[in-house]
Amino acid sequence: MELQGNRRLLVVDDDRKLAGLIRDYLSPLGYEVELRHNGPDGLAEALATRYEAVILDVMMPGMDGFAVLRELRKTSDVPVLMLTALGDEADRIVGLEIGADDYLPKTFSSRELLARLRAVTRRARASTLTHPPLRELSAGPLRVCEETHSASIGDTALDLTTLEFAILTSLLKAKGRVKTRERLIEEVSERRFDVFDRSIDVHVSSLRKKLGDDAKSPRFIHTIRGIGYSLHEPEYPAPHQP
Amino acid sequence: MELQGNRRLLVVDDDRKLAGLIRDYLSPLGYEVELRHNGPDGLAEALATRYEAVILDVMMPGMDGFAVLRELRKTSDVPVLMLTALGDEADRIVGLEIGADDYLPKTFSSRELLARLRAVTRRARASTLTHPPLRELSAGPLRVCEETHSASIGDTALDLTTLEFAILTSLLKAKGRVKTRERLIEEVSERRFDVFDRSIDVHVSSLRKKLGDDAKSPRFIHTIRGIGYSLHEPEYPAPHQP
DNA sequence: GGAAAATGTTAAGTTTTTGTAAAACCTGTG
DNA sequence: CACAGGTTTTACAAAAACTTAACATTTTCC
Repeated sequence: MELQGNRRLLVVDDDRKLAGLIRDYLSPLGYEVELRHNGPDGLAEALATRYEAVILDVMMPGMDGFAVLRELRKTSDVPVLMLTALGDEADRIVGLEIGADDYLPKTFSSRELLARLRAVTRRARASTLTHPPLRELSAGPLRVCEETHSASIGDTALDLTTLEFAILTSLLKAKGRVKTRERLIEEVSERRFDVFDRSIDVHVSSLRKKLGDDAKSPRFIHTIRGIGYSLHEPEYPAPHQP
Repeated sequence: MELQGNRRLLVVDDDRKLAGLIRDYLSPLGYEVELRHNGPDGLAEALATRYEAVILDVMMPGMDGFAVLRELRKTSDVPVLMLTALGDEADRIVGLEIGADDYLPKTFSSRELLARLRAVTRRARASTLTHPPLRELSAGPLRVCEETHSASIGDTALDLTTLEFAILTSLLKAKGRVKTRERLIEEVSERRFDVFDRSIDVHVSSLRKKLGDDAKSPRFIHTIRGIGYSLHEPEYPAPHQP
């Protein structure tokens, strides 16, 4: 039950008739199809806009499909379907090698076009969307993920309040650098800092408690007297980068 | 348009077929792919050359991927993609904990490989921008970093108080030049100097003690009688005024 | 050499800063 | 409107750091 808002496709083919035909097939199915009729234009368009897939003719005068694909693959992961002459095994191999996702004989049927298109986009989604590399911050056994708003030590999850989480994240992002109380409080809440403001201390205190961060074992959060706090991996007593 | 000259990758995998496959995927896309087929060779190569990223198999006879990674992370920040058996969550957690940047199931598609590779190198680039290398002051074996508020001699950390740290930093910034007691105290604290103020002497004394700075060996901190103090690298004898 | 001046060192005594528990205060919610 | 979770204030305890004072040591200069 994919609710497909606007599925944008790009067709790059110097054969305007064929390109038009593809558009005619797909438009009624809810695709928004853009056409380009030479390599450079197609490449520029593919780089400029986020498409769900690109259908790319191999044989074009000037910059051919392989050249376009090679350029495109330097920065883009968009699924690419290559249009090749029927049964040209060699083309197919080359195409797959430089990053095509599938190929389509020029004599395709509407059904085949649709099937391959779907296969290609499904695979793309399966690989990158189901496990997008999670952006995790970590220091030793401590891990924090901003996207999921979760934090854990080893494999036990931490139940943090908004501010505790924000403080932890802020310290973690600074990785070893000292954050002044002032910067911390202003980064983490709306309030302005004044010298007698102790609220940061209170949050740090309860954060430490939840981290099991006591003076005995090597700590995560260090107090820099007169300045603020910093966070290190507990292993390293002397934080120095070469 | 990013023109990234030679994108050098290292693949460490005892499975020569898989390693070869990765190279075959990536070479046509402009990557220069180096292969190693066991842990120690891979580690040596990763340390010897600057790669854009390392793809590292977890399961290898002898030195496994985790061991390699642990060693590697002692001195290198190169992005590392771990190859794990499909969906092995445990491996993934361990890997991320010891400093892997992402993981890749062994059943990856070329697209997924490429996508994760890109994500990893992009992040690495971004993080060098947000975490510029720490700047430090030094004199011989003595190093001080204001950003982390840490100081060390050789590789033993020094535990300094706020004022000791400030004095040390101030002297270090004026490396070789004399600082009067007056300037020192006023730079380092809020108090106004008066002639009978001995507090600087006390701080310098305890600072010296922590530096292991005694009259026997060449000292860091030199007393300039009637004027103040200066700091030199211990190798150099104190200069005399002409 | 020896007294005066300057600096080194140590150990209180004081002040500042931080840790933390608990009360007060908000702010949505059932 | 009471409640619950979260945040800030308050208040006091504890720790750490700073200054002072007192005495020791070194340097200077006659």
